[in-house]
Amino acid sequence: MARNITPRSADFSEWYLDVIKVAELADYAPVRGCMVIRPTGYAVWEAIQRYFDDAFKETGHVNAYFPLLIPNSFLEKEAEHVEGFAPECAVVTHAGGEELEEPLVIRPTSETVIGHMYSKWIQSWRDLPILINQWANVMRWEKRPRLFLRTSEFLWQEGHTAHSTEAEALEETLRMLEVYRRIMEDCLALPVVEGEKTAGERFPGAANTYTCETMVGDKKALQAGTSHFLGQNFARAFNIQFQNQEGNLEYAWTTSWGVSTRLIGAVIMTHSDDDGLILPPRIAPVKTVLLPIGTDEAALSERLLPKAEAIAGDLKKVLGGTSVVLDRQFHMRPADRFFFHLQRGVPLRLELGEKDFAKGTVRFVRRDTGEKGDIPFESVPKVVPELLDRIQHEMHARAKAFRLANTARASSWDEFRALLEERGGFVEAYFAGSVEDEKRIKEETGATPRCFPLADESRGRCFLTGQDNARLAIFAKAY
RNA sequence: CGGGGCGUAGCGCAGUCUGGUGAGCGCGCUUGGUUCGGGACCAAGAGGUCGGAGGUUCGAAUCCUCUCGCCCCGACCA
Repeated sequence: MARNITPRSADFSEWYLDVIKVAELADYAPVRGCMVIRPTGYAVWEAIQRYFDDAFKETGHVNAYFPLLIPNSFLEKEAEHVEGFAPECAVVTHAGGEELEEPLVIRPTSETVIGHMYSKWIQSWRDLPILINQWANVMRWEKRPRLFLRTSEFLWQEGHTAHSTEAEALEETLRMLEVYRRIMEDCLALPVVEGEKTAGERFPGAANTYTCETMVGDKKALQAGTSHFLGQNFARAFNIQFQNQEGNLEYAWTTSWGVSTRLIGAVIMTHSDDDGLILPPRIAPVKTVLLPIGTDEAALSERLLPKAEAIAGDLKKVLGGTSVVLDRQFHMRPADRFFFHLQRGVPLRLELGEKDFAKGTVRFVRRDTGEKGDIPFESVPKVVPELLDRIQHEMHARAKAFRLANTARASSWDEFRALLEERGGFVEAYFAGSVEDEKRIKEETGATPRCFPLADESRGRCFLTGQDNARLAIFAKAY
């Protein structure tokens, strides 16, 4: 058992921060709410980025970069947008030793600048669609920062597209939501619920917001990514018009969608344990570590190390060069070396001691379950990738089982309230309430509607208003 | 931003109420030795302007004022 980590059951928040510290994922920066993403954390982000970036390109998107600073007036062009974001904007008022004529906002999101540029680039229906993504940092001065989940500055990806028809824009919104779901499930092992946000939870300025909601280890909900159908709201605000095939001027239909470094927080909170970080193999910078173990220096240098090098070499061919590490920390005792990699979340550990060498096997130990076994030398390049796949799938399956076990159905207010108080987790209920109802529910239970799951199209009587033909919603306390 | 807690070595803490002779303890770190397949042991060391600024006092980690930061609970949110 780890002695430098608060047990998860004792204090989930402390545990979460301890895991980040011990695994060296991030550290606090000198500026409030800001974090330094350390090399290990950044490597995880790069792995995540790669999957998303490839998928964006496969779906026809291209990357570009828009500026960090946005004229204050841009934000004000969309009424709901400014209302939603103005309170959390950092604003530059001075530059070059002088006060600026117009304050510049550090982007909290880029719909406005991009809208401005799109209005210049789009004239004809032939210019559409525009499918651009950018990888960037944004800044939102949140009241209560928390490493990875909510920092003042964070890294993300924001896709911004413009289309000539409503149907096409809607299709794009849902296509990217599905891309998100697929990568979150397949690569981050995060089982998510795709759903539509309620009016009260919508992105400021959006016509409709879709989300991938996940449940983390303390049964709270976390919005892992969102995809917004912006209708013509931003097109009107920024005058994004095009001439259609009939020669008439029309406003474009736009979308935006994003995932952020919050995903790293979601992975930590979903999969890790009291010993530290557990990473799904597909996003683990180091997928497997090979440890020659021995005290006899001759045995080490003549047999164990050369064999370990050979095995590591074979594995690198299968898994990729940087994801296999040969541990040479011989100044440390074996147990310390085990913990070193354990706490950093390396999915699979391979040990090669004299006993193993004599048998012609390596000993494997799974990070997620602690399961051990022996692999004959010659099968290592075949078995290790299989094991990593199994770990990947079982991590996902466990997280999904956890969510299902902590999801319940409520048909009345009393039941709803009791479930949230006594069990926590997700509570499903038919809901047809207003934004005011959402607020009241939050005040009385702490829970918010997370989404209307797309997969469930059933209708029923609203648990709150009694209205018929209400959609099924998921409620939970959320990060 | 409101309520509560807390800042003393890299980490965790004692000391603060009741100011007073060396600023201590555990873990970690360095060096040497014995150990070595799930967090060893012995010995010798290094490491602090007690979060910061100002004040009271002969004297401040300790008392007062201001300030910064962290954690928890709310409101705001990717």
